[in-house]
Amino acid sequence: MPRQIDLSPKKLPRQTRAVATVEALVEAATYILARQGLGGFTANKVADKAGVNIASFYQYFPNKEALLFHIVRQTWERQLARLSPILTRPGADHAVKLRDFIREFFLIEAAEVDLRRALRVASVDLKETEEFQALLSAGADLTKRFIAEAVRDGASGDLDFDVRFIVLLTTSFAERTTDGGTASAELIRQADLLADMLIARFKIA
Amino acid sequence: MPRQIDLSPKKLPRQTRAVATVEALVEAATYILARQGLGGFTANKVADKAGVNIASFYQYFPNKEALLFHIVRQTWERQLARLSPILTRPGADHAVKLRDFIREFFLIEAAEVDLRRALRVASVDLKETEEFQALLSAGADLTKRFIAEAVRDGASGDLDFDVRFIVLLTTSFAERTTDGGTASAELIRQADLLADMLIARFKIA
Amino acid sequence: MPRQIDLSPKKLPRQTRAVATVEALVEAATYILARQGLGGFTANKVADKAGVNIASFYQYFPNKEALLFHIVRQTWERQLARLSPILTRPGADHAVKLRDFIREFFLIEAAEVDLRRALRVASVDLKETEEFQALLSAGADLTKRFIAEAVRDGASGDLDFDVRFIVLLTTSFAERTTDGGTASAELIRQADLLADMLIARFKIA
Amino acid sequence: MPRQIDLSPKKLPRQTRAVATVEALVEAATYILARQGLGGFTANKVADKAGVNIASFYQYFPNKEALLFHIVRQTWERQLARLSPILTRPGADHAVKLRDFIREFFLIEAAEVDLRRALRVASVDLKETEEFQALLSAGADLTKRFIAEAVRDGASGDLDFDVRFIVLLTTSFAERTTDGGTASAELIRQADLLADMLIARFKIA
DNA sequence: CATGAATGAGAATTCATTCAT
DNA sequence: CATGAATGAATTCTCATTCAT
Repeated sequence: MPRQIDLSPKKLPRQTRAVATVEALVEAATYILARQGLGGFTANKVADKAGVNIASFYQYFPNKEALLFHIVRQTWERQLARLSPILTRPGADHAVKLRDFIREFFLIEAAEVDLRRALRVASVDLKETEEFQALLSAGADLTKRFIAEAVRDGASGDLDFDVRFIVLLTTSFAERTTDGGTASAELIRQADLLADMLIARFKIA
Repeated sequence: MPRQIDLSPKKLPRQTRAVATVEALVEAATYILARQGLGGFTANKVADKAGVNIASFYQYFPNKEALLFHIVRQTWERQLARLSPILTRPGADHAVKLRDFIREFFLIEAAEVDLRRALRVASVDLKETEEFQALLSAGADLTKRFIAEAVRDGASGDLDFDVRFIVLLTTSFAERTTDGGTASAELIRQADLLADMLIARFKIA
Repeated sequence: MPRQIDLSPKKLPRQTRAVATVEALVEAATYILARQGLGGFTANKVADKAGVNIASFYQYFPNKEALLFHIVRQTWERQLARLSPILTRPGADHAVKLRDFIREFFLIEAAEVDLRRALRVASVDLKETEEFQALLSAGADLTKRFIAEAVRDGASGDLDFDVRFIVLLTTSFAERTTDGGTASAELIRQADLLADMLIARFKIA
Repeated sequence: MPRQIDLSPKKLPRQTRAVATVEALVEAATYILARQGLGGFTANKVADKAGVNIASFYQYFPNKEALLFHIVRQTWERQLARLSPILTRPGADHAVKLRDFIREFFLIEAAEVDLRRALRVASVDLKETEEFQALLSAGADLTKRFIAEAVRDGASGDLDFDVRFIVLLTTSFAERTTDGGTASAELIRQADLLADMLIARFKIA
C-alpha cells in the first residue's frame, strides 16, 4: 500500500504552451473522474483524453495522485471561495446566516455531483496525507468558528461536541442527498428543514 | 466501463466441499475489502487468500463484481436482521423505538467500519444495477414504513418528504460519523441527540 | 534504488507444460545475457524470446532479478560441481591439485565467457542480498579450505592473508584473461605459469 | 543493440559559459556513476544534477555514451599521468620500479573504487569501439614496454607472453581487490607480495 | 547559446479471465 | 469439481532524444 506519496507538482509550466497542456490534463481528469469515477481515472486515459503524451503528464505531475490532489485542492478552494462570504459576513443574525450557509452548501454540492462523488472516494486514500490535512484545516476551522458563534448562547454545555455534531450532520447530509440527483427545489426544502431543526434545537437567534 | 454486469452467482454449491470453497472466498474477500479497500480487491488475491484456485472462483462467480455483490447482500441482510426486531416491534412508543433504531444503526455501522467503507465505495458502481435496487427496496420499505408510522401525527403535511428526509439524515450521518473512528460513547451521544431532534421536530410520542 | 528484492521463485512448475515454460524462460534469459549483456536483459525481451506471455514470466518469477539470480545460482552450482572433485580429492599432492584446480577453473570461465561476463556485472547488484551471500559461501569455504591445506607448510605466517591473496589472484586473473577470448592453449599456459608461481612462492609440495 | 555509436563530442565549447556547462555535466555524471552505477546514469538525471537543461547536454554530446566515453578517457588520462613518471623513470632498478608501479596502481584504483567499478561495467559496451581501443593503446604500450624492459633478462623465452601475463595479472588483481573495499594497509601488503612474486619468478633485478 | 516543452518507445508489473486436464 | 497453466490488455512510469523559441 502506498504510504507516502509525493503530491506536489513536479515542474511549473512556464510557457503558454505548457500552461495549456496542464490545463488540458486537469480538464480531462475532471471529465473522467465525473464520468467514470475513480476507477476510470488512469494516467494514460487522462493523457489520452487531454491529447498529450503520457510522458508530458509525468513532466508536470510525479504520479496520478498528484493530479488528483490538484483537482481536490482546486475544488475545495472554489468551494471555500463561495462559502467564505457567508461564513465571515459580519452581523449577529446567526439564524439567517446558518440557513444561507446550509443552502449554499447544498447547492455547491449539487452542482458537480459526479465529480464530487469521485473526489470523495479519492479522499479515502488522500485522507492520510499531510497535504490533505493541511488543505482541509483552513476551511474547517472557519466553519467551526462560524457554527460555534451561532450556537454559543443555546449550547448544551459541551460546545465542542455540538459544533462537531452540527458540522458532521450538515455535511454528511449534503453529500448524500445531492448524491441521488435530488431536484433543486427538494434540495432547498431539505436545507431549510435542516436549518430549522438546528435553529430550534440550539436556540440560534 | 461495465454497464451491464452479471451479478448472479453462476452455480450453486451442491457438495459440502463446494460450500466450503464459496465460504472461503467470501471470507477472504471480506478480509481484503476491510484491510485494503476496494483497490486491493482483485480476483486473484481473493482466491489466493482463500486458498482456492482462481478457476474455482470463476466457477461460482461470473466475475468479481458478483462476489462483491454477494457480500453487499450478505452485509445488508445481516444488518436488516438486526434492525428488523426494532422496526417491526409492536407498540406505539414511537419515540423509544426511534431512539433504539438510531442507536442500533450507529452501532452496526461502527462495528465493521472498514468493510462498510469499502462496500460503500463499491456501491457507487453497483448502484445502477437492478439487483442492487431490488436488494435495497425490501429493507428500505420497512424502514420507511417505520418512520412514517412514527411521524404520522406530527408530520408537516408532506409525509413522503419527511420520511425521505429522516431516513437520509439518519443514514448519512451514521455513515460519516462512524467513518472517523468515533469513540462509542460519543457515538451514542450523537445518536441520542439526533433522535431528540427528530422527536422534537416531528412531535414523535 | 532497490534495496530488498525478493529473489525466491514464486510458484514451482508442476505440470510438464509449466516446466517447459520455465526452461524456455531460463534459456532465453541466458541467451540474451550472453548476447546483449545485462543491459539487454528485460523481462519483456526474455518472455518474447522464450515465446511465452509476459504474464507467465511473472507467474514463476516475482521480478526479473529473481530470474537473474536463478541463472547465477545454476551457473555457480554447475561450476562447483565441476570443481568439487578436485577440491575434495584426497591426497597430499597439493601442487598437482592446485595446478589442476587452476586449469579447470580457467577452462570453466572460458567456456561461457559472454554469459559469465554478464553475470559478473549482474552480481554487482546482487552482491548485497543475503541469498547471494549464502550461495557463495558454500563454494568459497571449500575453496579456501583447499588453499589453506595446500599452503599450510610454506605459509608466510599469516595464513588467512595468504589464502585471501591466492583466491583473489586466481579468480580475478581467470575472469579477466578469459574475458578477452584468449585461445585455449594460451589459457593453459597462463594457468600453469600462475600455478608455478604460487607453488614456488608458497612452497607447495 | 547499438553497434556503431558516435563517441566524439559534438561541438567544442568556445565560450566560458559553455566550458562551465560541460564541466558541470562531467562532474554530475561522475557523481552519479559513482553513487548509482551505470544503471542510474541517464541523460536526464545527469543534466538535472548538473543544473543544465537536457537540450544543452545534447549540444555537447551526441548521446550519453559520448559523455561516458569522455569520462573514461579523462579517468584513463589522469591515471596515465600518475603512472607515467614511474613507467618512464630512467634507471635499471627494475625491481624497485615494478614495486612502485604496482603500489601506485593499486592506490589509484582504490581511490575511486565506485566510479571505476561503474566505468568498468560501462567499458563492456565501449570495448568494441575504435575510439576505446585507441585510447588504451598509448598507455598499454608504455606499460608493456616497461614490463618488457624489467623482464628482459629473466624472461622464459617468450617475452610477449610474459608481458601479457604480468600486465593481466597485475591489473586484474588490482581491480578485484580494490573492489571489495580492502583496507589500504592490506592493499599495500598485497601489492608488495605480488611484486615479490613477479620479481622472483622473472628474476627482475 | 540555452531553455522550456514535448514525445515515441519501452520497461516492469498486474489483472480479469479462460482453458485443458 | 478443482487445479495448473496461460494470456491479452492494461497500468504506472522512465528514457533518450528532438524541436521551437
